[in-house]
Amino acid sequence: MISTKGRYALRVMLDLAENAQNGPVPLKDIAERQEISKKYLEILVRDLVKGKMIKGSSGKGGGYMLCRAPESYNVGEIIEQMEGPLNTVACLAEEAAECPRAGRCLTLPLWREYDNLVHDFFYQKKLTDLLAQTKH
Amino acid sequence: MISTKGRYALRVMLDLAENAQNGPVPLKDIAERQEISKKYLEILVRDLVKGKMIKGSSGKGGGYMLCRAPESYNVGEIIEQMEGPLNTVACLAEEAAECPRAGRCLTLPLWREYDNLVHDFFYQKKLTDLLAQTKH
DNA sequence: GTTAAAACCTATTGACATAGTAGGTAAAAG
DNA sequence: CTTTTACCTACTATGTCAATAGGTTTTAAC
Repeated sequence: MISTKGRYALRVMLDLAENAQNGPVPLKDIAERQEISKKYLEILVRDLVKGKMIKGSSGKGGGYMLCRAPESYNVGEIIEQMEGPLNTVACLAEEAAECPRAGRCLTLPLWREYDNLVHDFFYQKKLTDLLAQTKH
Repeated sequence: MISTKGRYALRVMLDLAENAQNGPVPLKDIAERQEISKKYLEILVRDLVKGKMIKGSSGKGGGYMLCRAPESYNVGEIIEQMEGPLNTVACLAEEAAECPRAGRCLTLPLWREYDNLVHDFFYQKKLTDLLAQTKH
């Protein structure tokens, strides 16, 4: 299940993409537009900064900006930045030890197929694909 | 993320399908073959019985059996029986109140598309699709 | 009818994640 | 030098996950 961290962060990224023309976007404005507590957004935004997806500038006239062109972001990398690797099943996690039953497990191929499906879905979606819905 | 409940339950169902020829299958045997604690399996199996996916018979010579033909089960209904509705995103949950931002939310269509993708994937997979892998 | 094998039932627990809140400090522009 | 903004540390309530523990009931076989 995609958590609020990932969902809200995606909305922040979209908000930044939409409001970039006037320079840095203050978090206060994002919080108001998105109707999300500014305090909570601070946490999410910190993770995005750490992951070099956005950058912040302090002081009056400060705020946040995207680091790259909007069309270069995909949804998968944003979600993974917030929630960690997009693992759908514990067996397939990077940290997981190789399961001793892997060779004879009837369900493993299913999980692999599912994992690929989800991964591809989110990595093929660009940030701008979501933006495009408004301007038809 | 698919939890052990769903994953183990699916293995139980496959085990039952594979070992049905000798009458009811005791949980003890399933626990040994699948290398899962019998005590934990009891919980999972109870949910499967409640959902009328399998039935149990007590006493000597007892055990569990599938309620229907193996090919009539799909993976989605098994997982949902164990983990509740296959919701990928809180916004779309049945219990969730209609979001006041639904009309102008740029991310909602994405979540809907994702939710459909996951749902269709699991509901199209039959139990026998997983079994087929062995007997080639 | 007694025994043994099986299902069935209730309760509890430790660990972790989620979704926040609270209360500050540092930087920078005017 | 004041205001606006980002940035930082800590805490907390709630819930879920993945089990474990310790029983009772049913039923076939002897």
